[in-house]
Amino acid sequence: MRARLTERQNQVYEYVRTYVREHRRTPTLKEIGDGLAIRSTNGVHKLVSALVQKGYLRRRPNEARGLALVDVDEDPYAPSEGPPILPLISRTRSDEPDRLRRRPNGALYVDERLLRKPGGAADADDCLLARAGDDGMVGDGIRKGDLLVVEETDWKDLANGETVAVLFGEALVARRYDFANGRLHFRPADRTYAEEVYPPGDPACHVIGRVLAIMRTL
Amino acid sequence: MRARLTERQNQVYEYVRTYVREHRRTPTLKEIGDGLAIRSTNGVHKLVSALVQKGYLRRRPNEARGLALVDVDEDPYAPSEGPPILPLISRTRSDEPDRLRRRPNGALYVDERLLRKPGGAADADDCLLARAGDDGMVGDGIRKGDLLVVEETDWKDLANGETVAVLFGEALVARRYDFANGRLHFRPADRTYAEEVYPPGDPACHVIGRVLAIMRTL
DNA sequence: GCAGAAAGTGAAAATCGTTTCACCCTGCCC
DNA sequence: GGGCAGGGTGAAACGATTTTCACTTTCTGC
Repeated sequence: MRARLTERQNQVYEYVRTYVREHRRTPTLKEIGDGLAIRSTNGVHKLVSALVQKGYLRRRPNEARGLALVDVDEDPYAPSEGPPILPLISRTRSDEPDRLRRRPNGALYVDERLLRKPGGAADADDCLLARAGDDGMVGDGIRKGDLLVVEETDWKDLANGETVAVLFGEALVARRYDFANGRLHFRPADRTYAEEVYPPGDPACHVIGRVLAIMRTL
Repeated sequence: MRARLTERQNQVYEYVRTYVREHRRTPTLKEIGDGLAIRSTNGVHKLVSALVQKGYLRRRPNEARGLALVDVDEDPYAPSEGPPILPLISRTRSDEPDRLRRRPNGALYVDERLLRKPGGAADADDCLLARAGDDGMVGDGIRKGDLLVVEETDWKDLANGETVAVLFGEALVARRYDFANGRLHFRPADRTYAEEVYPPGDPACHVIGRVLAIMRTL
């Protein structure tokens, strides 16, 4: 149960909900202020902060119209049902992995039955698609250009021997993961590619997560 | 009828539509640029202007994230159609191919973007899923157990060199197809498997169709 | 070859929108 | 009477986004 709202906070919340229904986007702070006769955007900002704190709204920092209703039911664009839509990412750099999800290059429906990991089902919200950037895993039947279904994971949660998607600088590739002697080892399945070894935290290497499945169009 | 779009304009339009579906808001010019590898926001701005001109997008001048899809806004509650569900078949015999679709062993959502054939998009109603029954195509990155996305096709509609799904008796496998000297040739990509040759109409061999894509869980 | 359309670069200018800073007011509780 | 939470004012700093300017490239039809 979420925390109770004060009267003013509730007015803000209702205003946002109504605005979203009518405009199909969230209002700016100024618009909220205009609607509720608050002259200072800062006044609105504080009220909104309370709403965020109490879990009614979400905020994308520093973004224009960066508010979002937490209850997706209110979201006019929310898809009725069906399989998850995973973002397809590309053109990434290991020194800004945060941008992975923010600059998707497309999106595909992926059946949930493909989102299986050793322990069970993976959360679709943690998954994304990426293209294998080289032929280093042809020996395992993964070829350059294949779509990798990746569950975003910290490298600490990986088990030895799992197939992972990893960023080496700008190259996003699949490799077999092993942790040994305090270092991360990434082994290709093909002899023509070299094994890569990095200490944890090396900015030149960013583990995106475990590969759950692959898809390829012929 | 709205004016035709150039290829690039269409890419922008599709990018915006996809972005909206996934993010529930419209992208910024910069995000479009990132997605389509356009470095200058002005390049995007011009493309978007063309889309606005032709009536595909609307623009709220000088507003952050001020783009809007005309279609969505005109008909906000239009039902969004989901991806097709393809039947997964198994336990088949070449002498009763009609039963292929009758005894599905399950079904998966498959994104339409995976249903592409050389000429264009395949009709989802003609497609099905089947598991590769052997390792005869490992050389092409198809392994036993992989899910094959197959477009049901008569063998006469196949071109030489296409990868096909074919039933040899009870075994459903992928092979490369060639028609030569009045006979159907099915070549494996792996030397340990033998090439199979049949005359048209042989009951021991039934071509299911062309393989459009593969999917594999690790 | 030249004109025009489509697409793009790079950078600057103009706006829009969010965040922060300093300070004020009211009601309430101890 | 002090302290604190909720609500506000105004202004300034910042960052995100759009818009405009000047110039380039590629392709296509006349």
